[in-house]
Amino acid sequence: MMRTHTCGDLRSSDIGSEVCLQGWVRFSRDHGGVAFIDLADRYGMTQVVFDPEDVSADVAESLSNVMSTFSRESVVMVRGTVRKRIEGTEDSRNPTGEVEVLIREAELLNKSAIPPMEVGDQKEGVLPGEDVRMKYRYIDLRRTEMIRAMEFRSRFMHLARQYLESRRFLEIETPILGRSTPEGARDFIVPSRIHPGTFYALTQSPQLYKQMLMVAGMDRYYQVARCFRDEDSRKDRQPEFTQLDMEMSFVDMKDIQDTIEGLVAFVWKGLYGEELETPFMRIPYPVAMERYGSDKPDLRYGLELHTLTDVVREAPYKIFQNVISSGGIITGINIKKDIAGDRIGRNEVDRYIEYVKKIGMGGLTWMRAKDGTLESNIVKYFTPEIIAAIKEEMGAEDGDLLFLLAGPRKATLEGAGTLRRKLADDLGLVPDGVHQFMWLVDCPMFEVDPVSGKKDAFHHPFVLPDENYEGGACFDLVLDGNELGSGSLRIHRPEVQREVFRMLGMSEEKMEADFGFFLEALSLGAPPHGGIALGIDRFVAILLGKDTIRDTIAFPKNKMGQSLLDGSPAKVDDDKLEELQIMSVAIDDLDFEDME
RNA sequence: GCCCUGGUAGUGUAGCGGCCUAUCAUGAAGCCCUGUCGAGGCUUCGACUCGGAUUCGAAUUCCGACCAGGGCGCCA
Repeated sequence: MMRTHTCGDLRSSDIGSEVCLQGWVRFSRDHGGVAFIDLADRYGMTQVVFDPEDVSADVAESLSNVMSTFSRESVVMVRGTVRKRIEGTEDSRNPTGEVEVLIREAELLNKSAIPPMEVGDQKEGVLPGEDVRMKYRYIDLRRTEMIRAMEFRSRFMHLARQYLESRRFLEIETPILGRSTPEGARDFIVPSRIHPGTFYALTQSPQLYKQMLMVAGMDRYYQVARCFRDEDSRKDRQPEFTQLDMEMSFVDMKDIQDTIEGLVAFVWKGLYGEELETPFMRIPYPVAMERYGSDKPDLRYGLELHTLTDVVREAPYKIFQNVISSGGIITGINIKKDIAGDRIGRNEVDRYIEYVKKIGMGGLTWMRAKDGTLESNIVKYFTPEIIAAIKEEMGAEDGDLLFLLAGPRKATLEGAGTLRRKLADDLGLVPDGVHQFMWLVDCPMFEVDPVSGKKDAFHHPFVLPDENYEGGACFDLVLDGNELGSGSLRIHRPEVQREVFRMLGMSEEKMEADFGFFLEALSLGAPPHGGIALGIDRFVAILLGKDTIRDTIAFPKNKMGQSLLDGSPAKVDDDKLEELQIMSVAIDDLDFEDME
């Protein structure tokens, strides 16, 4: 027999009706006569009551017997009458709290063993460790917090689809089994049985497929695409993750950005019922680095960086002079008095000095603005003019604390950016529940690795370069200091694509072998096109205020790429390997006696 | 590959050289209880991740392994 209602449905208007509920026994309270069960499902919780005075003695006894088998988290069915709760016993915290179901019939559908973790949300104390939650994820997912996360994510995706469908985008699935390519992250490799010795790669992104869809004239494509990268996890990185992937033909960058702004605003309205302010702020990459020390700045708080290289250029302070003469920079952060600049004591400053050393900086120079001038052990190297210029540049007023970093340009800006985030965290400057979108624009085409000297694509090698092959037609969507995704116009002419490959150091042979099919596609009527991909796990996690994307994924992997739930990855039977003509040389698998 | 943090009953914790036959809560088992809602009361059960070392004595200190998390590298 099917249920007539969920456990979140019943209201005063249902009083008097006969209902059948099915769900999980969350809490039960037996008073030695009258007994209550909180019956729960993902919709809510309904109090069902067994009252021996309301049923005949026979029924009471058999009901009592059945109900004695209703252990915690067992799945049960109850049938009975909805009635108003006794005056004064309503539970205003629960939407179903006006009513209760008087049990007339009950059945144990499936007894639960003793649960390894508790499900009730109101329970005091912290959650079990994540390993327990992952191993028993199906129980963890019964918690309201996880149910809400799944609902939110589902709603988010539904709204996104709704918007894109209304804008004539086609949802098209692209292969997950693809070709391993030399660029980018490490591939997950899948052996081919039919062609022993050859391998598929799980696609890292639908990039090439979606571009070929544009060549095919599909014009507007999107996909909720699962992507796979065999790299180490972080709290915001999983080996498999989901992107909202899009591509459009005959567009410029603004068209793509407009589309995303429209999409995000539509989703926002649907989720929160509020208008989202568009367009988003646009900050050029060099400005973001200079001002925030990051290519994904969090704009929800100040603590902006101030470049002081020119201001202190003439000061006879050896550390600065060495840095400047070797092409480095000086940058500073002003911790204003009103955000605790004057409450950070000497010991705390020392801790920040230790901190910046830990993140690879040489050290931290600091000064206090006091009595109209600056105080510290290094101001003696500064003329009054230089002091005035520093104060001017940093907007320093009495009570402010100034932190200065010096060193090679990029590392120092990034270090200052890291320090900025640390300060914002420590000083509680990051507002709760406030979100700030931003476009990072004017990115370079290539980036040279300072260690290896190797040239790498800043985004990826399919970005349309400018005529000098220096800038790229690419941009990032940033939310609260997190990169949500990268978009770009793509190269649609094969000769340009070849040139970029060449600049990345790819041989003609490799180019033909790995990308020959793609270059050919570009030569057969590829329209100008571009697109973007948004990381859905991250997007949802940020909006829900979660620390980790694992809390927005039903069955995530742990830090070591394992599923604690099903034990993957796991060994496979030898005959399966044999069929694939694969032999493991993992230490554990080698039989050393045989090898002698 | 590297660095950091942590591993105590089913779960969450306290203890951090002898007061440990290890705290508290929750849970589980049993009993009592007719209006609770994280019900309540009483009784009982249940743990120091593993292996070495130091010590008269180790949950506690040290070393290693394993496990979990955070970070660096990596993630075009």
